[in-house]
Amino acid sequence: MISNSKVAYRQHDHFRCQNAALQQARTVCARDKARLTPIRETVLRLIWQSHRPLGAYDIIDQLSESGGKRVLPPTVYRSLDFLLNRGLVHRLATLNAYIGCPFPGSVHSNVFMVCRVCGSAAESSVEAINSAIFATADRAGFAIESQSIEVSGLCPVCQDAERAESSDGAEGSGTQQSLGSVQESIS
Amino acid sequence: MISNSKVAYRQHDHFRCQNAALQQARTVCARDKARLTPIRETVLRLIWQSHRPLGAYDIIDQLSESGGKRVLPPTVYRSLDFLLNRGLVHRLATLNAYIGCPFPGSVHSNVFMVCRVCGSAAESSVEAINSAIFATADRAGFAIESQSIEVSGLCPVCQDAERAESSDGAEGSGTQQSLGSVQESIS
DNA sequence: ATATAGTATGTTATAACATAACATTTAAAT
DNA sequence: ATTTAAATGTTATGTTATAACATACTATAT
Repeated sequence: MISNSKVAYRQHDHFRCQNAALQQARTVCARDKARLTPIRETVLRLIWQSHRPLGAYDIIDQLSESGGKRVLPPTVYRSLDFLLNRGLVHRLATLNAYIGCPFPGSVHSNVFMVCRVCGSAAESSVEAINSAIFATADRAGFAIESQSIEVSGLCPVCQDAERAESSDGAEGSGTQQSLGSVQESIS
Repeated sequence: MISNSKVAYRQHDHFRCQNAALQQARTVCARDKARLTPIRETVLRLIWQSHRPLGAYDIIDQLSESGGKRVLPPTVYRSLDFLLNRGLVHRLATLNAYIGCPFPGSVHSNVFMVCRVCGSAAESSVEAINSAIFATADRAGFAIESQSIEVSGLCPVCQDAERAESSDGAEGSGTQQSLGSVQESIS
């Protein structure tokens, strides 16, 4: 089992996460003789800077601000394709959003736990899920090439907030916010 | 384990599937005191008639042809919401497409096996996957409300076709086609 | 150093998917 | 029959993603 949920739901040193991810990306690209160009690196950094999955048009906006001139969709989608192909980011199909992969080497089924309230997305790579899915596919004669496993619900932080609200007489402020999109992996 | 893969990849009496699904929908709606209006029923039937997941705009086009006058997006999206809320259809996030649910009563994790070549989508509802995913969420303290489990790859029919092609000297014709989106459930 | 081939980026346009907001019609409940 | 709620119609627009072609950059071989 590999998971970032321990870190995902707690305050942590996010600069360390970002730097570790960038370093890992450089290693992967060097190994593949692929070029981590300035645009690609900036896109990856923006994704890692965010505490939750980032939409392509959010990336376009941020990249446009940082660079001075307007960046257009194909530029960002190309960078995303590059990063996706190397396993450096994931696309969350249920959100149409992108998130950094904390353990790009992993080959297991990656489960994303997406909080309906705060938008955080924690990732776990779990062998038991992996084998259950492959067994299911085998029985059907289906050959798996890629997977998308996303669950939606409430993260621990937002569960606490919800409990606090319902014991209060007060209405929900809607301001609770947990962290998502973390940069460290835990075995 | 419930699955439609036995039927999904074989020629079968699709009219029986469609009729069974419509009958089941009527039962569910009667139970919920919900109205299966003509539009909603037609949308459900169109989805079931298709051998693969259907996009919302495909439904709009087909509904427009069948009814004579042009149907607009909100009409179809409303019907889809209605059917989704009652578990009569699923949305496949990785395809932005909709498919009939062959076993709307099931509460397990539903895995969709989407063929990259022919577009078929077989569904399995598997307890082992369900428990592995809930155990993972528990460890993270995450409360699951809904799930999206989709794997992409090659269905048995397209695997056979691919093998046949590579043993031929011939180029692939690209004409193989399996069935998808089936209407019977198997325990 | 220079040609060239391949890769990356810029640019224009549009395709594909989805919803907000408000008007009208239809069905159900009294 | 009147009221109420649900469903549908209509206009407009928001959001996500890609096709197609032009230009610029990088590395390699000469």
